[in-house]
Amino acid sequence: MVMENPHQTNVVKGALHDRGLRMTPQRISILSLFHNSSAGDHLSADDVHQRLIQNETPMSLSTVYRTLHLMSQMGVLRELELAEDHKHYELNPKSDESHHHLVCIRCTKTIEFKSETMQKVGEKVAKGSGFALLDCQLVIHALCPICQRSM
Amino acid sequence: MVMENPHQTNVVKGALHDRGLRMTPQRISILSLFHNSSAGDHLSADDVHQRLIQNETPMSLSTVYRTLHLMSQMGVLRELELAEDHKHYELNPKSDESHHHLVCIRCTKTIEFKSETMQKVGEKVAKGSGFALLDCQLVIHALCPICQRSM
DNA sequence: CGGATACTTGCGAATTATTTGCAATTGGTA
DNA sequence: TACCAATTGCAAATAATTCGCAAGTATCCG
Repeated sequence: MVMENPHQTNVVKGALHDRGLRMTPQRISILSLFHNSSAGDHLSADDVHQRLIQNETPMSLSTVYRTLHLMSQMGVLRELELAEDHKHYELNPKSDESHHHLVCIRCTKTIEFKSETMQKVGEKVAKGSGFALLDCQLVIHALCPICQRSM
Repeated sequence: MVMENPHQTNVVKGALHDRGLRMTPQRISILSLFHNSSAGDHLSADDVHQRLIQNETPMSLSTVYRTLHLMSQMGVLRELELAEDHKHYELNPKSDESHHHLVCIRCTKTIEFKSETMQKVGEKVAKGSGFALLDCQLVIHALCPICQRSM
């Protein structure tokens, strides 16, 4: 079932307006999609495109790319670089729900884990250099037990 | 000046042999290049290729890509996903020298910082799932002071 | 409410980084 | 020293992503 989460949509709309940008049906659809996807889903641009088609809200792949990029720049989405050769996106979690990734570089199996200290380190480091924090992620590259055996 | 760092080269050679692979002049050149580059250099495949040409040890770009990939899989190099649209590589630091990156997503300005706890978290998490740790990096995406102003 | 003015979209073509197939070469071992 | 599998170089192929531009549309303004 598709919900639209009007609150979050309005927050984003305000942020768009602050930059002279607009809220559009396409942007709403993409935001809804992320709000309605399950935690732990790491969607590629193509995944998003496919799901939109299934949702009966198709749009061009270019628009998907443009929107994902914009939402990442605004801190609404989080861009993940896992083991595969393309980017993945998820909602940028609030600091107290932030999680991180342990990735097998061989089979790309990915495990999420939480670490409260991480976000604090990120905030402190960013602030220390006058940067405005958008996202903070610990990525651990490793070999999973199965891939260790098959070497 | 180019040094060859025979010790590290031999360590890698042994690791290659364990996998039935070989040490070649090309692989030696790339390793030397990294040993002789300054800390904080984050080299792209193309950067490496260009420097090899200047070093009078040119090789094909494919070989550069293949070698960077192999060395990353072996834990000799570390693959960085910073703000640009291509990967960067550096020597994989020993755990006590490990560092992390604060990146401006707009102008790609990058600041390195150390955090001893990070590596420990990585080791603990990996071990907890039976994974063999290769690399552990905290990436902080943010806006630098200058880019914050120009929005 | 209607028109003007950016901002957006869709499309297809272009670009960029990276990978791959294959023939020729070569490191390391017997 | 000869052999064989690993490696290289080259050029062509892929995959992901971006871009140019004409058409569409959200918002502002009167």
